[in-house]
Amino acid sequence: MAGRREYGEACPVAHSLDIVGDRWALLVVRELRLGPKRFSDLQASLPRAGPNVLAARLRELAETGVLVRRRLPPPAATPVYQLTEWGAELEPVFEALARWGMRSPVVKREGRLSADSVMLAIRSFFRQADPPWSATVEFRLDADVYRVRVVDGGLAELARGEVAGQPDARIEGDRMAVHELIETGTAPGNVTITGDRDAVERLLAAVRMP
Amino acid sequence: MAGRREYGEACPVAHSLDIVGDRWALLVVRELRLGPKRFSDLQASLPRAGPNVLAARLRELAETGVLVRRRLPPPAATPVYQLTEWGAELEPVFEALARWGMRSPVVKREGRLSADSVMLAIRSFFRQADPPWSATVEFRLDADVYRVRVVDGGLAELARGEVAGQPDARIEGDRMAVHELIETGTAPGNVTITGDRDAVERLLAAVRMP
DNA sequence: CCGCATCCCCAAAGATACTG
DNA sequence: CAGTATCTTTGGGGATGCGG
Repeated sequence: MAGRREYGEACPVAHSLDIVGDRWALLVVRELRLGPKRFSDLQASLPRAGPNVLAARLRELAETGVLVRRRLPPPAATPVYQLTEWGAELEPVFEALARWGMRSPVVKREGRLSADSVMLAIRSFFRQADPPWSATVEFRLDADVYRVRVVDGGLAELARGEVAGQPDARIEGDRMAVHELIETGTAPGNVTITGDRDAVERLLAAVRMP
Repeated sequence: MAGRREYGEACPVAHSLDIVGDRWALLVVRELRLGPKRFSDLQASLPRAGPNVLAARLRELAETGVLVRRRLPPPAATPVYQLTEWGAELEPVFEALARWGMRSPVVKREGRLSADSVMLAIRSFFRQADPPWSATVEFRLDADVYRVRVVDGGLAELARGEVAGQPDARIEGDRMAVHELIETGTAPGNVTITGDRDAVERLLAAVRMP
């Protein structure tokens, strides 16, 4: 990131790439889109990254103001990494990259997938529906729990953690199975859907991809 | 780009980065956004890239279908590199990266700038205006000539080459000076504006940046 | 000339082990 | 758990050369 390694252009695109163009940088940011994480969470999400590279990216991204390293209040004083407001504004970049990558002639479906990635597909490909509808759905991907809230046809919330109260429906399964459900719209055998199946149908219909 | 160098994820963002995430790759694509170029043109636009890296990126981007290497019809049988339709669909990615980079807390205005980059700022930051208006403006950045056509308040064309016929206005100067004009809205001494100055004013007003 | 291929060198990424 | 230390590997920067 430093000195000769920068592009040295005044172009805003080049400037962005100076900041998030390094290897693993954007994927680190992706893993923080749904909320702060600890170092080991990031390592688990990006197992091919290596702790030194991960630490380097986190330091650089903190220096450039994309994220901050915070300490949770005691007693759980473990450090977490969290996007700054500006870092969170990378959202349109992810949107654009996700849509472009999805249209790739060389469609790549192999490879692993973090739990966050599976859920983020919902954010990237959600389409406002009419007539409007509302629902709250909880996803349980093994140990990772997410809540999705649709209000008036729009995606109001997509975050880590359980639904406060009772969800309209709950979807459970392993990452890859839920991913297949979201991508194809039909549930493989190892996915369990409980509650309002209509809500789930509408949600899946809203996430149709190109 | 090959094998272990890929992220190995099924995430569409990671897949995009496998294709255009390598160093210089997106800047090469940027230099082709306004039309095909020869190898030496690209070298001149990206002087810090080095011919080997440039050749490698071009080969890889051709393999993945982002661009094609074509031969112009004789007698000018020089090979040019041109974005494919899918490659041209990276436009929203550039838009997002440009807007994000422009909001950077560490605003970077130093560094060089290709002629195409200067003009592309118009595309990235153009805002539909009401009331609608129309105009054709020609830019002459040293040897590089561009035409900009606004129709009904929308950016109808931004391309390399002269205006067919007579432009409403013409802007001449060196790259950096025209860049300053576009960024600040006021013309430095070494920029010459001829023709309909109102058209130029409206164009500059439509490119106000965040 | 223009379009690369080759060579050398260094800095960044990968892998693994280890420590506060 | 949260990183650092160390070593190896690899890709990129820079110069130069060569064929069409």
